[in-house]
Amino acid sequence: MNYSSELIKGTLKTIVLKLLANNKRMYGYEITQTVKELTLDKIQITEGALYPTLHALESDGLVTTEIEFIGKRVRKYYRLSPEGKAKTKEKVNEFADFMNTMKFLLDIKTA
Amino acid sequence: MNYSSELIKGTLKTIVLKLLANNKRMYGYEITQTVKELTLDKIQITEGALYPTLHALESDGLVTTEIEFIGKRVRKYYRLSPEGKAKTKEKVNEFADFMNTMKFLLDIKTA
DNA sequence: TGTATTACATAAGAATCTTATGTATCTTTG
DNA sequence: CAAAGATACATAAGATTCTTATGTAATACA
Repeated sequence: MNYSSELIKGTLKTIVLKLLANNKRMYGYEITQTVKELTLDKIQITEGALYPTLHALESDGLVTTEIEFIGKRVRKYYRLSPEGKAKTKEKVNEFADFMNTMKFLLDIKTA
Repeated sequence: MNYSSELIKGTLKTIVLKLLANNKRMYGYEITQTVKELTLDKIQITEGALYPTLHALESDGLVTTEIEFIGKRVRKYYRLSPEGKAKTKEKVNEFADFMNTMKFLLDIKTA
């Protein structure tokens, strides 16, 4: 079972920021694989969604990038900037608050 | 504080279905006001989002409608169909599961 | 050697929302 | 009593964010 895609909408940026906060630096493909593993395939980030998001984070100054070559293959690492770290806390807190509101609205019992 | 709109994306249909499950029948404007009150203004459903959603629920056979006149003013009530009731459970369960996954991913402590 | 995986990227189209606009009735208040 | 605000419906243009498709290229494996 993986979630109907509409649910993930709006959470991608938050997920990426949080992963970067936990891992110092990560590259795009690594992010897709990590999310897939951590969520037991329930959340699968597509490349068409991820790369534009990463580019947006960069142009917003929330991440910095480092390009490295593995053999002849390019790899682009992303790392949180200080503003990115602040933004991550903000986003995670906002999502936590949102979850409490939704839990109440939908009358969901905590597992 | 109200949530950045991207968060609410994808949850509107679930919220509406659950409200209808709790209230037998409701009309559009009532739904916007109820959500506003229940969430202390944190979630404000706009009419431009709600009405198309309600029409979609109707054309999907998840709700039935009843039109009533309050004086000369029209009011359109929405009520869950049997399929709508089933769909509501499905959607709420999916969201609950999604919240658990996100709580884990974002390392959020339950309040 | 060809298929799968790793790794980047962009673009067209779909879905879902915001903002703006429109119509009309009813209620409250200066 | 007139104007403003609230109630109640609806649609449309535009924005955002995703999916799906496509492209390039190197590496690994069978």
